[in-house]
Amino acid sequence: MVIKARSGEREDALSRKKIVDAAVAMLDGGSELTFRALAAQLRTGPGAIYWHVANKSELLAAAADAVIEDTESPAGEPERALRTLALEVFDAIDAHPWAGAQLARLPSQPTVLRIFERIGRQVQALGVPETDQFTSASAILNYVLGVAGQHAAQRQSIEPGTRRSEVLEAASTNLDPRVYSFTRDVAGQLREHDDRVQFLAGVDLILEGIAAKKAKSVS
Amino acid sequence: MVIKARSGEREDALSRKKIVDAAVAMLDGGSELTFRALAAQLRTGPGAIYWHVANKSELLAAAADAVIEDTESPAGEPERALRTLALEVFDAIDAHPWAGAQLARLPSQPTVLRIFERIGRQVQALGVPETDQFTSASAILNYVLGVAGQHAAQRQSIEPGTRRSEVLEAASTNLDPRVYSFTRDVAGQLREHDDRVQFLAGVDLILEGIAAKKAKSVS
DNA sequence: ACCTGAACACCGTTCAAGT
DNA sequence: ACCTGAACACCGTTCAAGT
Repeated sequence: MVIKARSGEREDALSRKKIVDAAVAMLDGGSELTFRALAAQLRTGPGAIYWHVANKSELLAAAADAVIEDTESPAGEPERALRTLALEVFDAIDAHPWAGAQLARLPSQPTVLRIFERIGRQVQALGVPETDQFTSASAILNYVLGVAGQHAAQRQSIEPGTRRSEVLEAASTNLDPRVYSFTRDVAGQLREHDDRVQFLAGVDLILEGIAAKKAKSVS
Repeated sequence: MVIKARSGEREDALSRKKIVDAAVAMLDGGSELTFRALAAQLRTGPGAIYWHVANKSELLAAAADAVIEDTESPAGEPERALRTLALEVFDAIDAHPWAGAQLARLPSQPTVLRIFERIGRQVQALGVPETDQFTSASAILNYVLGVAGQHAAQRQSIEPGTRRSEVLEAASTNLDPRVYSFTRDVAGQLREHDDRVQFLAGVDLILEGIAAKKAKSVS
């Protein structure tokens, strides 16, 4: 008598996880996510996917969720923890640009709430007065997601290999110097800058603002 | 002999401007932008639009450009000017949520460069040391675009009339209090908050950070 | 319960043909 | 030079029919 494998163990059985994983692989591979292509890779018809996933929007959200993992927030100094947190998000989006676009678009996603929560706890640990906690955490989150969106768009629109600074510099060279004097001025500085370092400097700026406001409210 | 009107004066003549205007009207009306629907409204075939516009992406960019106007940056105190600038962008996106999504997605758009330039000039006027100018202007821009994207997504996904705070509060009530302690804590504060005020408070936070950093580098 | 795949109602874009 | 609209190559989603 043959013992039937439980469906969870059958290698060819479809599952939500298997679908999401395949979607992530497809998006990471640079292809557009399509139910037909996804179905073909999973060796089914497109209709089969709908048994496990409500629609494309939900699948995209689940894929982004899968890729921005809860890495344990490091203990210790809250300012250091916030920087680490921000860099983790930056690196995850750098590795999966499509997820960045997704986060910037669907702010009520569980992923975003999770990031917000982790930021907020460190803001509390920082000793920010209660009235300013929401504003402070929001500012950091918005900055992170803003950069995420930008970075994602840049990564997706530029041939891989070229650096963002090169593009910005090239673009700024063609600008009317009278109208875009500032942009042209700083474009030169871009050459030695690194997106990641730049991103972190912005986080530090916001942290400095939080510290300054805290100092004021205490006195 | 009949004098032929120049094509620019013919009422029914198609033009890039007329197409972009119709696209803006459609998007503001809450409909999805479609070449077929757009053509129908302009009483042509979809192919006609391609004579004036390269593709949908360009049309979307042009529509966003048309809606985020260069209102003259106010002279005077640079900190005040930056706040006004930020609020102008916020209000424009509040009025045209689809444009917010567009800006967050296509950072190399002329519109974004223009905003960046205007921010940068005020940062210079603020007396920020040269090395920090790019970082400071980027932080503000990223914050503004980040909020823009969030706000746009929220406005598009929520039934008009309901306030964002209500949604966030309702969502947070269903969260596991152990996992989302911070979010639940601040969700209560949301009731009396206003997105616009909240947005401005974040801008002030960054401005405070810039001021603090400047003070440090001087001493 | 889960899968299949044809069918429906759309898309953006192209292009021969017209004026 | 500019417009027309049929046609091409796709989409997401549904659903009767199968197992």
